[in-house]
Amino acid sequence: MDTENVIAATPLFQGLEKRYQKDLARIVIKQTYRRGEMIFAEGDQSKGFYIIATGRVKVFKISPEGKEQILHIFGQGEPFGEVPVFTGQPFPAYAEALAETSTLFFPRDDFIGLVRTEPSLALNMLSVLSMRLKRFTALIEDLSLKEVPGRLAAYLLYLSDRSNGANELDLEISKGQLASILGTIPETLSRILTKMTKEGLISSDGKRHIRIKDRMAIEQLANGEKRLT
Amino acid sequence: MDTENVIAATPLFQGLEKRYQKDLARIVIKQTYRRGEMIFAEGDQSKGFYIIATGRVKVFKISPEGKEQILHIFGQGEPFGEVPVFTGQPFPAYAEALAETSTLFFPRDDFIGLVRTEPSLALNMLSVLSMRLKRFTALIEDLSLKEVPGRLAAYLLYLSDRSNGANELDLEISKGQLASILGTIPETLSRILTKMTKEGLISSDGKRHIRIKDRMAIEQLANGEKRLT
DNA sequence: GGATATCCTTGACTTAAGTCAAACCGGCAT
DNA sequence: ATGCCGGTTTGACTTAAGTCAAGGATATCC
Repeated sequence: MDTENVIAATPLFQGLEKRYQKDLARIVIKQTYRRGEMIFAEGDQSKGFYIIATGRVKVFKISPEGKEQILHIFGQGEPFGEVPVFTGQPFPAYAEALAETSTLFFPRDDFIGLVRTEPSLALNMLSVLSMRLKRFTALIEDLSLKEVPGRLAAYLLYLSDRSNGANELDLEISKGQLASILGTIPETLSRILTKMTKEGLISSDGKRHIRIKDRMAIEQLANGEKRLT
Repeated sequence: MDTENVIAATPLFQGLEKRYQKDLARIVIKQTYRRGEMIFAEGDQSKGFYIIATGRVKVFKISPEGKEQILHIFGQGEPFGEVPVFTGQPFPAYAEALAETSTLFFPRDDFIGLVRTEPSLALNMLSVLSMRLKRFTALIEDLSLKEVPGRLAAYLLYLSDRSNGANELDLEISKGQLASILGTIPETLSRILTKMTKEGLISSDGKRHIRIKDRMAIEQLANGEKRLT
């Protein structure tokens, strides 16, 4: 997919006139990363932000002991690394490609120039950041107020919503990555999946496939109205 | 303080021409809340956002069992409740006045109209949201990757930084509120403060006053390089 | 200024989740 | 096939932090 098509298909740039999309295309720099490659590190100085053309990227924090907390996994058409563009400060987290990934890089100064002349672009970006704040709010709530089974239940429901309420879910990531999203470790996640299976809430065939069998119970778990025994 | 002076003193509106500040003053609605009064609830439909003229407001999540996680405590000149302005969705958290508080309320549609005509306002708001994302990132890191003593240590250093590195700290909030900021409960916080005092890291005279005695050790604690015994 | 309510601390106990270590499993390459 | 190698599961154990309950300290109000 060429640059202009990627831009045209990106939610951040919806509602912009064709000529602004052309201006955007003019400032981007294409980049590619291999699976496992670091895109930026916490503390790095930022020169701009990224949009994913193809591939997947995880943005995460890591503790001195090596425990990792994933903040977000980004896919096609999603922007990431925007925070330093507007704060002028270094990146507050790490970003790493989860697969072969190609990105469009938008240099800070050029992009801010466009924001100044195109209010819709500013409002779209405000919307993106606001959605992200909302997600972070939910993550904070999960980490602070829910136990791991509740977080997992909420995550399964989130996946289900993304596929229009389907009961057949594709994890798309390894269990280890999922544990890191939920703020726990693989062993704990594994035990909880086993429990949920034994209690008939889910069943799991393939490695990365889960079927919701008792949605009601999973909702109660996610809302803290029920616990695993 | 009258509306125009509050606006002129608000970081969000810095760098705006006088006439835009006047436009802003024209759209605001003044409101006052008593200590303990709810300003908005999670799930409420939003009609705009707020700036604090005087007083203090906590924004928080609460679990079914009543445990509370404070996301942010806002003071004079700070905006809050902006997320739904740009997402169009309901408030993702609760807001309550911690003291007698007066606010300026900016209706959504009027404000967005001004954002469309004044790019500096858009960029200032992008900066505010980005700073908040950064803070949330740090909170997520604390909750997921640090133990409570480390979170407390990080908070003490944060307070110290705010007063130019002073070792004499004023908590400004109750221990219960502090516990809620740190994602724990008053009992646990109390025990940890006792331990830190016994190990000579801090001393505590008045209720809401703490003196840093061993900054080095507190920094190590915050970075996970050291633990309380 | 004494009574009442709220906040804070302490103790004994429980528990969710982490650590460490070992076994298991399914692909992939040799 | 055979053997290696992530990723995953399971078991035994440890531990940080929560719960429950009581007592102490402060602040606040009439």
